[in-house]
Amino acid sequence: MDNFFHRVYKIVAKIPKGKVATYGQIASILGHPKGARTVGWAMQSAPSHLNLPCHRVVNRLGEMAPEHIFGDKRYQQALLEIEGVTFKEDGCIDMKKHQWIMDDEEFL
DNA sequence: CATTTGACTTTGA
DNA sequence: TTCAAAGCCAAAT
Repeated sequence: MDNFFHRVYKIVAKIPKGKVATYGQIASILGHPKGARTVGWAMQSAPSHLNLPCHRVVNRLGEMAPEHIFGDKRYQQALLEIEGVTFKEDGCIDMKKHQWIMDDEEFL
């Protein structure tokens, strides 16, 4: 059974405020180092009732999801800014400072 | 069952 | 960091 999706939701729900995680990072944690795309697919299929902070999940470049996900990139960017995430002039997140580093305790 | 598509990553230049 | 090409995974057609 595809616990993978459930895992993804679990991880995403654990992303601390003001931090962001990459698809590949989450996939790697779950044991699918090459399943970055699958994580994205999980997000696409992510039910709303889980209240997943998908705005904290970005690609490795710090770029946010396309417009057709939230409606506008600025929306996701605004949410992250509110949480304390800083953006560069390019509109990308400063991954070096805000990339979420998982603690051993988080690995449940 | 084969092909295409997609919220991606990695490697090399 | 950016450009181009290949790779990998799951769902849709």
